[in-house]
Amino acid sequence: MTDSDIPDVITVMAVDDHPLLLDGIKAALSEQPDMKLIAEVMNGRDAIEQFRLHRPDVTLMDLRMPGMGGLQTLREILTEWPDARIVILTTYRGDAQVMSALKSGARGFMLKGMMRKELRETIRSVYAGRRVVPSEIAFELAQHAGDDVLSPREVQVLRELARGNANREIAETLKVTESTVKAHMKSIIAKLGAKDRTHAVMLALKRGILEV
Amino acid sequence: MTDSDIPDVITVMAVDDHPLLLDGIKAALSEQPDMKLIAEVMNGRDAIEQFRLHRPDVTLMDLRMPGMGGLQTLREILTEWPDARIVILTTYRGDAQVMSALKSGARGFMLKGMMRKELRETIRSVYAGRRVVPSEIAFELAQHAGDDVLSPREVQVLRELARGNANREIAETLKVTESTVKAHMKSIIAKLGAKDRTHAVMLALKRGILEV
DNA sequence: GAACCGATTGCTCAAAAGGGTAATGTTGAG
DNA sequence: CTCAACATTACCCTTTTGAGCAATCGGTTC
Repeated sequence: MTDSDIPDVITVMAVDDHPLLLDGIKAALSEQPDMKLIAEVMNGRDAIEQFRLHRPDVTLMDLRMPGMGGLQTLREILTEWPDARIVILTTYRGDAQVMSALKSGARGFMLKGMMRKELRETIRSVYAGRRVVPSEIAFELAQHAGDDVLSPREVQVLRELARGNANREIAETLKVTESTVKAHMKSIIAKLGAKDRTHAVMLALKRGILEV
Repeated sequence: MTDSDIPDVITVMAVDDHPLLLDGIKAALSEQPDMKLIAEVMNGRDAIEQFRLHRPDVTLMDLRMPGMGGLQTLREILTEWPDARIVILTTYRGDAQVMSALKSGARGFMLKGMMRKELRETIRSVYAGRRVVPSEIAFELAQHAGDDVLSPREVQVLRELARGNANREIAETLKVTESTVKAHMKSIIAKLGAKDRTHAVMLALKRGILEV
């Protein structure tokens, strides 16, 4: 608080497999004297390596990337550097991923549809220690706040279901009886509020529990 | 052909609802003396308006946008200006959209994961009158080249199916008997090579016939 | 220890799905 | 005009789903 009228320069790393988007981020930050994009990488492996080298103040990270996904990368970085301030960059489809990222320690979210100004504000807020969740995402999260969460086993059944397997086939794969699968299926349909198994798969996709 | 050693300047319009991506495109083109980004818009409506005003040599267009989708926009522009050179900009999921865009007259495709260099090469190629389809997309197209195409009615049934409706409910909605729906369903499952209705929905999603 | 949840299995029974086959009318392409 | 594809309907018959009910077992929490 003594001689710090001089603003800090916020160092930023961006992780996204779309080069053009990285360029857009670079352009948005280059206009800002108090921000500096010190690393741009396109996958999780490099993200961890660059984090180790540069310790960026704020990291912008895409959730879906080839190889190690964004969630996994986020967790690994936070395990090693619990204070890392990571903002999830997403086009947004569903809340399961978002919820997981929040629980894993993400400090905020950025929709790719956002403007430069909002991007910069998000970075400043997160740097200042705040959490930032855009209202669109907050709204969706609230939408399913009270919902029952699918158990890992249920997600497993759901995954097999989406691959076109009948109850009996799922039972074989998971080495349980068909009765068990049917019990899980009933639970899945109830928890998701679906009308039948097909609907359950659609709802799971919408909520980001499954991927196409 | 007389005094035209001076290279043409290729005028480009970009249509995408992600401002950061537009910035990235702008950055990629600004380095090029022979290209000029003369319009950046974020929806189909504006795209048509700006096309009318500027007649860009090449138009880069995202397929999925709020409001009027990219396909619809592409068709409207090509109806009015059949010589428009439009390149589809996509993150890529499935081939149905891509195939439709090609049939509708798109001159090429650009994956959002592409590099600046490839973007510029694509623009130059398309400007020169060539069609450009990245090998990743060409491969996928070939994958389903011989497949039967779903009839409009079948797609309608599929859509209802994905909304969680049973055969009887679909029949009511479409004002036909359940027998008819079952017949369509059999055809859908056969054409997609699915194991059952749930699998059919998943495959339709993968191929871009349906959206989540 | 009680209460609870998740995973497991069993049973019954009605409803829905799906495979086979066949027939009719319409329409657009050759 | 003919042929093929589409849309429509029907009937039969087997398999699969899904709802309801009940029970056991192993953790975790309070």
